[in-house]
Amino acid sequence: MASTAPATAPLDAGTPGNMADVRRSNLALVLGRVVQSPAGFHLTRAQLAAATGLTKASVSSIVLDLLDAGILREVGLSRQGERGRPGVGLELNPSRGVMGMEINVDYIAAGVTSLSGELVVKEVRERDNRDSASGAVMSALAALALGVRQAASALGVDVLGGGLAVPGLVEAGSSTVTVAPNLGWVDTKLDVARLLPGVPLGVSLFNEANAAALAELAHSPHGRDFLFISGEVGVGGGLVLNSELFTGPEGNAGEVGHIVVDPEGTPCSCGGTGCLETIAGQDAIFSAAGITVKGRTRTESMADLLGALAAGSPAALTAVQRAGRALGVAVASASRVVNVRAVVLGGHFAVLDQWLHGPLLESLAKYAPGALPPEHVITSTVGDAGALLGAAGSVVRSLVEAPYRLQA
Amino acid sequence: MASTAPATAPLDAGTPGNMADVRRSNLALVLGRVVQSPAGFHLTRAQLAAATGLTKASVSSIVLDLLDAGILREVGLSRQGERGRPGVGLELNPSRGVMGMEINVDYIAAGVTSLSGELVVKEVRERDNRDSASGAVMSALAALALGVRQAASALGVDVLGGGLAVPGLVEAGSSTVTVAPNLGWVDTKLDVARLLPGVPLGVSLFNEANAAALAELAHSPHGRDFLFISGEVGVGGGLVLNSELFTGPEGNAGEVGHIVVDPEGTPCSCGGTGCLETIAGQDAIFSAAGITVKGRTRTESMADLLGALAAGSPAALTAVQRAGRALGVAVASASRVVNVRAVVLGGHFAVLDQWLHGPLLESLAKYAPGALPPEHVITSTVGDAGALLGAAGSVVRSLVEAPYRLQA
DNA sequence: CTTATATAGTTCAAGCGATAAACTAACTTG
DNA sequence: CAAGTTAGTTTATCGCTTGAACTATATAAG
Repeated sequence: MASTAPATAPLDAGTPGNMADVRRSNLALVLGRVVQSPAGFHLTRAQLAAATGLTKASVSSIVLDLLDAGILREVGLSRQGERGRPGVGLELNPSRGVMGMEINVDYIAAGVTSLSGELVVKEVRERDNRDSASGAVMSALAALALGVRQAASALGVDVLGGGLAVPGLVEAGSSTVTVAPNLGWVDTKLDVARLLPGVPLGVSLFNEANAAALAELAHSPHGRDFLFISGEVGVGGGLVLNSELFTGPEGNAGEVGHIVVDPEGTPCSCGGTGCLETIAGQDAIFSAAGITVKGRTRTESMADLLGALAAGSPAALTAVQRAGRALGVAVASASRVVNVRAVVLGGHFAVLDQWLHGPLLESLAKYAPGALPPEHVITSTVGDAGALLGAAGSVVRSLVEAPYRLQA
Repeated sequence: MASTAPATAPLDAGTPGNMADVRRSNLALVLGRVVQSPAGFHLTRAQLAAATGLTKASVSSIVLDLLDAGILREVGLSRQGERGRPGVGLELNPSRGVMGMEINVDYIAAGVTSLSGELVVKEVRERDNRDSASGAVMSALAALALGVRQAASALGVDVLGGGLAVPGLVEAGSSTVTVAPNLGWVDTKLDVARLLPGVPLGVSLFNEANAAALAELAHSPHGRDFLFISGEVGVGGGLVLNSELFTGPEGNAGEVGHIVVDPEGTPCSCGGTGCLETIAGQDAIFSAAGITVKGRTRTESMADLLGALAAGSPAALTAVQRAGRALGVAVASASRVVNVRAVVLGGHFAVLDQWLHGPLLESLAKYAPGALPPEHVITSTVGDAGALLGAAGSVVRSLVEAPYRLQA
């Protein structure tokens, strides 16, 4: 598994630049190449110099810093059997890792990946978090994270930092959840730091769909610009522009679940009317398909729906096709606003793809012909673990952008 | 009149950084402050050092470069009457200017502003460009631009570069018009360089609404993030994020005219269905209001519409209110995708504001309550000249971001 | 009128990072 | 084993920011 795509750190606009910024930028450039390189393939200093455009002298100096910081490791010789002195292979230090954590409606999870993105340990604990106080959930997660961290440590992997994904709106760059409807949280400040006491890179907070979008980016066959749409109880979204997660000035860009797809439609939990979620969210589909939700888990209800679809139930087929058409309208509108080049479907949209896909493309062709090629509408390549992996990968991204943070 | 807001140039991600980049960044930082400062107020080196965080020594060196390049000029002493040695005021060299040009359906225009954004000369020539070959239009514009350039020169203003605004989609960073429906152009490559032969900063091409959005930014009471929506024959848009025009990977982001506002609606010229433009474009409003278009200029038709509205014509009122509600739906959807914090209405939307405003806000409250405060929906502060001024201002922006280009 | 004080701007040595060229190291080929 | 080839380090140089010292020019106080 590859890791998150890197983005070298630019000089901060609005603040003076000095030579330390140049160093940071070039450090990020070199480290980014290493992170990008395929697993098992070890770049040498000379190859890094050629790839980045830096001189060999600069790369040597930069690599020295990264070795000192324990981020990189030398690994044997490469290029054996060819002429000339063989280079020394470099790889991300496998004894350093990052943790991804997730709070969802009916479970909490924590997992550690290496810096190159390979999953080392993962644990999921079922837990009904609906209307649970955030403090109680965080305590349970802290306990889970401690266990996973110790398990990773036993395997020789030291955790440098973590990311937490929650199903709700997150204020940009803060640790406050503005609103998480399915958890019943409003303006909830989370003490994320206590999940991983003492880690040098800290813990950051993400919206679930945004984190999953980052995970898609890491495995990206879809390039640097795409819209990830995740079907859960609600409909979430993550917008990736130029290989960066775009969250907007207030942190809630990419919320495609509340694009208006039917002005004559029904009220939405957000207070709006005719939002995508009122047609394509899980509750909406189950209800339109005549699937029982009460007293059953979501997994069971989804199994019922798949059974009904396989059996050719007209109600189920109609419900899913309607969701597909609504998705088409939403994608049409979104693609006008930000010129998205690809759409990645996750959550139940991936599961239902064989029934959704046709109506979605038809609807997209009707409302925004030529906006994006049909083959650029694809399903998730990461799957369920997306939010967890994306949250973990975000720590690697921040490490690449500011490698110096480890050396302090 | 203030000029475009500056944005300091970051190091290019993906390329090695060196000390020249630091210089460029700091040059942009200093020059940006000068551009931002209110007209008539002259910053000194010491004030620039305090404002930017650079040392006095660095600022002195940077200012020297900018003086040598002829971008800045020293102007008398400031801070008289206070203790201590008075500073030397600095201002943008008033003998340097930039040209804005515009090709529209029924006219061409060219104007020169100083680097600080004051209009020095402007000329508009009526000309029916509908289905006119691009070469012929460009020849006419080149002649007009030559005259305006000479007039500016006679007033002591030397033109450094130019921007051209056209009513059509522009491929990002190129000089190709992908499609301009009202001009009848498709995939048209424009030889923009010949409009201003020999200028050091060249000539760049913009979509009309995008250029107008840049002009709004310069006069911005709306902050760093807003969506500009321009009502013309079509409905154009310009998206400003973090004080930068956001055009998307292919250059056609912000095209709010083709957001789906009525899935049951009528076909659009773009091939889609129920786009905003089919309800809020000029033709749609005139037609719904029963206003004659054939054989009349757009100005005359608009006067008729305003007359009908003043007279209380139900058809006219209904048509405009419907357009307002459609705008509300489009803004609701757009604000979910990119989290816009303000909306600026231009073109006929500004003219019709007193009838549009209420329905727009009602509709926005219905479809996206709380997405943005009502007082953040405002009308253009620049007016008709927006595209021209924005195109000119874009040259100042590029000068700020890469001041070295003049010194070569 | 002289001296103290305050502020603006320049000069100079130091530090740091990238660069290019020379150099050392380690391997393959003939 | 010598020649050729590629990897990586060393060294001198350049450019830019910084901080401190210094010069320049004003007002305020005695």
